[in-house]
Amino acid sequence: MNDDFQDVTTAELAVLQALWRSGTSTIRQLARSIYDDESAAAYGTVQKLLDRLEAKGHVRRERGPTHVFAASTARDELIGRRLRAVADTLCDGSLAPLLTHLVQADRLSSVERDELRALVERLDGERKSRINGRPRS
Amino acid sequence: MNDDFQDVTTAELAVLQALWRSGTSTIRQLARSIYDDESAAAYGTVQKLLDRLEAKGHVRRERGPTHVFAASTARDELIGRRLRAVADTLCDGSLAPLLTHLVQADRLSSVERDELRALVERLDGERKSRINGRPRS
DNA sequence: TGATCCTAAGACGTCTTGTCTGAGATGTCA
DNA sequence: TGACATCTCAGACAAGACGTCTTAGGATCA
Repeated sequence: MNDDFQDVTTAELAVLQALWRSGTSTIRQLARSIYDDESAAAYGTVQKLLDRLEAKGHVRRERGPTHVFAASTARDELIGRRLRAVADTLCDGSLAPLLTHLVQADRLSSVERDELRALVERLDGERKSRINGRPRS
Repeated sequence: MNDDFQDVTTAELAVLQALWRSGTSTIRQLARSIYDDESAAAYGTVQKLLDRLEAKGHVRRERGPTHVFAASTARDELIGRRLRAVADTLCDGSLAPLLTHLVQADRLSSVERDELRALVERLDGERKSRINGRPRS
């Protein structure tokens, strides 16, 4: 498992968020979108951040007259990595404690709790139909 | 809400873990337990880490001829803080996406999923009885 | 042939983190 | 009382991470 995951810093995350929104961007577009500033300074900053993001494997670069960038790590992937990091450092790698913590009273709004219940029921349904109706291939 | 939460670094966490295990410890005991070393160096290191932990509010110090320390932040509290940090930086502060991520297929064992369902049902029961049986004061 | 835009690369200042050291206070005990 | 051990307190320090900015050089185009 290629698990040399390198986390993303605050400034890098800002770039990544912009890419998640836009899908694809040039440095100049990112500089404008993030810093509202196209100066050489802002430009250079964004460029360096993109370099580091690429080195860490979070960004793909399409070379050309002017490079075009896209995120190669989805927000969901990042969430997962961070959750696992919490589990690893604080729960011996098990995810269950995170869940029980999240589900505990008054940490969730009633809306969130409803969503959760729906989610669990849906999962449960899937599992049942997988077991009864369609033996896994 | 006194929400100037300061997170804990790796070395600080080692100290905190030791305190969670022991309940209460002196610097010397911690130096032995963490570094297996009671040299002045190890001693000083542990002391500095405790100072910082105290400044961040994670540790309580009982003064005396020799100070005795205890964790004032529980493991669960720390888990919660970190989860919220993930939610804040990646989910606009909402915890629900973390849940859906955790609950998603093949991240949980079936045992964990059963536990989760039980947990949700229990919560649901509590909520109902709170609403119907005992109007909140 | 300039002007303009791009990339590449590196040089910082600052902050964090982990570690170590020295100075001084306090207690113990022959 | 005086020597000795053991604390605490406070700061110094190196290494690294982070964010920012600058410079150099190459391509493109009117």
